[in-house]
Amino acid sequence: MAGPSLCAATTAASPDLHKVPGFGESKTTQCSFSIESILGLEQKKDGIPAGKPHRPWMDAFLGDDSNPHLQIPVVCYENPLFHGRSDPVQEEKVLKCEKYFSVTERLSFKRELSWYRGRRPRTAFTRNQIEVLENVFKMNSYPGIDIREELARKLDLDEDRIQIWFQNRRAKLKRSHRESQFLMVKNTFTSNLLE
Amino acid sequence: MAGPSLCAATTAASPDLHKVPGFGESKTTQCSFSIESILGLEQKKDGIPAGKPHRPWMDAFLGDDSNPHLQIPVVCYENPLFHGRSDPVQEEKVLKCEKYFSVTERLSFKRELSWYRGRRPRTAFTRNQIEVLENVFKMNSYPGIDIREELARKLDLDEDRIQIWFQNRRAKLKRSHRESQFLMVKNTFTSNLLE
DNA sequence: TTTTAATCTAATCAC
DNA sequence: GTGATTAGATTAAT
Repeated sequence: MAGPSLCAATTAASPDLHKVPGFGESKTTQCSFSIESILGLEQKKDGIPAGKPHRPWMDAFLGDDSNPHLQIPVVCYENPLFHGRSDPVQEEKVLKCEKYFSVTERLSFKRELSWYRGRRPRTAFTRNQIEVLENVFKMNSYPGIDIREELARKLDLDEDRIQIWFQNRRAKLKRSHRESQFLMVKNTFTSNLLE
Repeated sequence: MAGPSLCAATTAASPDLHKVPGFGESKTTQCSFSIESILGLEQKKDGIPAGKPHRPWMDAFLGDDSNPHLQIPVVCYENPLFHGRSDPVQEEKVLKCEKYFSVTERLSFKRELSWYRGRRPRTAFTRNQIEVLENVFKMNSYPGIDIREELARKLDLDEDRIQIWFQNRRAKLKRSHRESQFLMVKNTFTSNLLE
């Protein structure tokens, strides 16, 4: 069969969503995604216990505004006022999805959220990688794309990991500066008291 | 010769910095970087005219505080108060580097800055890639690492391009919501005036 | 000129 | 403690 292909597995969790509208409809490239994959429902290959599917998308249904990571709107319609080109059929299906889960289910999902949030596994840099990164940081704490790419190549890391490392390293430096300034002020204050 | 290796090219721009202290000194991995590479002085292979070397790191010497991208401190020492482990020899070399350039040179570099700022070349997504990303976004605007990796694989993009795309897409959605809300308020206001 | 990819900070999460 | 993610502001390529 030529033309659009679509993997749609029927599960108890998504009986109404057998299709992702508009998916794989391009003329140039064949692209298929399962609903489970898009919503993060796919079972992990290993390391994840049965009965604990990956459901970070459930964030949308929890209604906890105190935590920025819990007020995530999974489904964001194009606003008809400004972007009035959204398909009503798509919206209807999505709304059905949104309403499908009971309050009890939402609460149980909320408990599961802390269990896994769909993050990239934490990268464990080697001592050598850290050493090189620190030395480069001393010379240039804002490396451009070419330096980052070179580092990535030589340290066998993704360029994005390098980028994030420098962002966090700059934050750390700024924090230590703030802390030392605070200590300086505090020490001056204490010294003045003892005079 | 076994042990630490270091590429240090002698150029007119860096006569005092023939070594990056601490570089390539790891026991486990051989890693060498040239000063030019670290500071972004290396000539691009192609596509960049002669006399226009890639110098995003010159940002540090320009002293324009109005632009956050022009107040970049290339050299950030460890604060001795809290992180008093920095090598004074290293610091001295780095200071020499920082002072090496004349005001005239700084000004000419400032002109070159607008020409190139060391960014990743702008990714031009294909229509098909955008279509798929938009459709996934409708279902889940916060895809976890596995969905992003799957998208990256199927769309032949880096995972971090996907990540950035979703970040920008969420910002766009939020912006459009703000704009439509503003329009709504404005229309209500106008209607009330006409009553 | 407009749109949006890329970069940054700051705060926070989570291992 | 630090790698990862987010919002938000801004820059800059198209």
